[in-house]
Amino acid sequence: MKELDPLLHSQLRLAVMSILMNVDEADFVYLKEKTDATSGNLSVQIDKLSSAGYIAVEKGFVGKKTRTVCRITESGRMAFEKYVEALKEYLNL
Amino acid sequence: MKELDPLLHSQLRLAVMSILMNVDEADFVYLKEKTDATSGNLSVQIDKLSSAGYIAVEKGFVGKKTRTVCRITESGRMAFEKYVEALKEYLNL
DNA sequence: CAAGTATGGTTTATAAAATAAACTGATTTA
DNA sequence: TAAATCAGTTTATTTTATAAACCATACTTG
Repeated sequence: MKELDPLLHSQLRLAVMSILMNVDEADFVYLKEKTDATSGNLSVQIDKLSSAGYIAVEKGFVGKKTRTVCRITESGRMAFEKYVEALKEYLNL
Repeated sequence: MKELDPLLHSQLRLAVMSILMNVDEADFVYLKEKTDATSGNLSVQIDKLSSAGYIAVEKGFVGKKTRTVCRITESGRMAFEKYVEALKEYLNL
């Protein structure tokens, strides 16, 4: 049986990746709202995805407020596709 | 975003359930071989699925050897289907 | 037949994750 | 200007998963 990439096999990280697969870019606040996660949890999981090179994180400003924007990377996109393929085997899709 | 049943969202438990969805019954040795898990890990995860009522476990003998047979329950089957539906949302299937 | 090996597990300990709680620093707002 | 809010981060706690050690019975072989 295929391995399920443990970095993606986590509810919150998968949700974040799923959103980023469809949206070009998304900021922290949007991701938090969509996933209904706590800030702390989201912050940690974004870090992990970023460290793995699955997403690119840009910290900037909008006016005077900080804004953390995330985008999926090519490597992240590939990992996601691969994960989906592996999962299909488990779900019989 | 839908919740992913944490009992199913675990690589090994999902693998076990996936097998049991297609096979009427399977014993410990078969599950271990198919999933390539260690005995300890498999034993623990089978217990959890059993405690949750997702599978029924029967411990018996074949000749003089012990044999642990697992079957999926109706409730387990439903939980699995529900999990698949929720996941589809994440994977855009 | 005693000693070692295999089988079919369970129990306990350790490592890794997820989550929650507490905190920071800047910014509004009353 | 004190209090509340926003956008996060850091640290601590809890939960999970995994691995290691163990147990009982059966079988094998010198």
